[in-house]
Amino acid sequence: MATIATIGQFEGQSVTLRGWLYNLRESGKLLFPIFRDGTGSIQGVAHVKSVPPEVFAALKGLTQESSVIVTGKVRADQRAPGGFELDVEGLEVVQRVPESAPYPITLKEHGVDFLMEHRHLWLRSPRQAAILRIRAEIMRAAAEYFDSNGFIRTDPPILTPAACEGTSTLFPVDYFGDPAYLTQSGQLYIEATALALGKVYSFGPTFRAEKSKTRRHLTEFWMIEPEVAYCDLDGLLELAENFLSHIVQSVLKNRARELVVIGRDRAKLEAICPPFPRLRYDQAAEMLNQAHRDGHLEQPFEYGNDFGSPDETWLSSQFDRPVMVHRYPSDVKAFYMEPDPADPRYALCVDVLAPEGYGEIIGGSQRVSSFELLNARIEQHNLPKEAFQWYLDLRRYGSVPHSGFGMGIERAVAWICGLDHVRETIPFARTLHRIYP
RNA sequence: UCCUCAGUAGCUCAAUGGCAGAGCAUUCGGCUGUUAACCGAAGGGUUGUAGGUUCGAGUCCUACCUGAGGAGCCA
Repeated sequence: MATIATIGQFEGQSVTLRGWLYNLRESGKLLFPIFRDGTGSIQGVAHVKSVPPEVFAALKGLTQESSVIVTGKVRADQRAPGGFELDVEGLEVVQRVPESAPYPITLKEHGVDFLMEHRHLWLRSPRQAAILRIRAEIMRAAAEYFDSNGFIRTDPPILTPAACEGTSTLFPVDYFGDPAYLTQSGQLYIEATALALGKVYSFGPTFRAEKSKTRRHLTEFWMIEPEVAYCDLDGLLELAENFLSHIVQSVLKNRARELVVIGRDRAKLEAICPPFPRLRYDQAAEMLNQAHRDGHLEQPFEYGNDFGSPDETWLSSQFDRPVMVHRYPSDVKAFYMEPDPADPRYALCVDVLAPEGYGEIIGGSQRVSSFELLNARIEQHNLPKEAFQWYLDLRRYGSVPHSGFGMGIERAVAWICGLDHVRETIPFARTLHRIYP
């Protein structure tokens, strides 16, 4: 069965394509229908004298996005964007879109709100389809990297009992009369599976009820999280840079056509290979201070704080590959992060900031392995002790140094595709103000 | 939660406080190489909602609704 993506193999032959009418240009007795089949699009040519009358009649005036089965001869043509055209021989209209209710998304420009309201149809546009193909490749390559490096996929539960890090960012659900929540991270659970299986990863949806309203936030997003027993922070940094490089190189290799469709600069992606620059928090802070003095940043950076969004954007635009910022002050980071033995005021943690201003796509750390310290941290943070007994068990029975990180798929897709908003990186984005369609 | 901006034809947008407009889409007509095709014509409006100011409000004021951009927080 011929597809448009592989049409070149059928030059000179008659093929049948099953798809949709993307657009139709008419010039008197000559028709130029553009067909799409999910793999790409191709222009057909039909002259009144060269096709059967009933085929010409069916094609003339045919409406955008009508579903069709078309047969025609494949012909190389330099004028065609894809290199080939289809001389139409036969046409079966599967469903004709009525003129009274034409396809709402025209080839002209539309606003964001309108497009998101019609997301179920917007997905058909060449650009959106290409992005989803790249997303699929990123997810495939990410899983492939772990699968081929001795990791076992162990997915944590999506329904979780009373909260880990405060309930304000969690979506509550009714669990047979008891309160439960949609997971905001599988990390604690895969620490357990890592101590059972050594090297593990999880891959699934994650939910945050944060009222964030920016180009990098979704309330429902996909996260891939590796967790490795007997791995320290240095080992984690190495894992992160090899992992990201594998994904980017896979996209370059397997989604070259799609990168052209969305107009992504390949050179920017070809630069993504180890080693990635490493920056201590203190060094990054000094860079931000200098940037402020030079007038690149409006707000001065306050040492000891976490980086703000503009800080991250500026930092990540200073490098041609992801920059790994490590050893933040413990005070601004999560309770489960191991203090640096060289200076316990700092945590053995890392944020990976994607280049070109994309900012954080990975957050990770070495985990606290001492029972006493973890227990004390849980008390300090006023966390419900009972809920963490199983987590403390991991430190009671054969505790080891272990590390892991989480990567937000949508942020990675936005960066690799060069998009300005994560809402285009997932088929149906869930944002603060949108849950339709 | 806070700050800023926007809401007018199916879509994208115009309209100094003074007759509601254009392009695209739709319909009709024309065109044998078009690339968001083009040319001619027609139909298409409770200007987000509710009040107010005014001789007169799409335009000014108040409240609300909806959405967008950003901050905080995060992947």
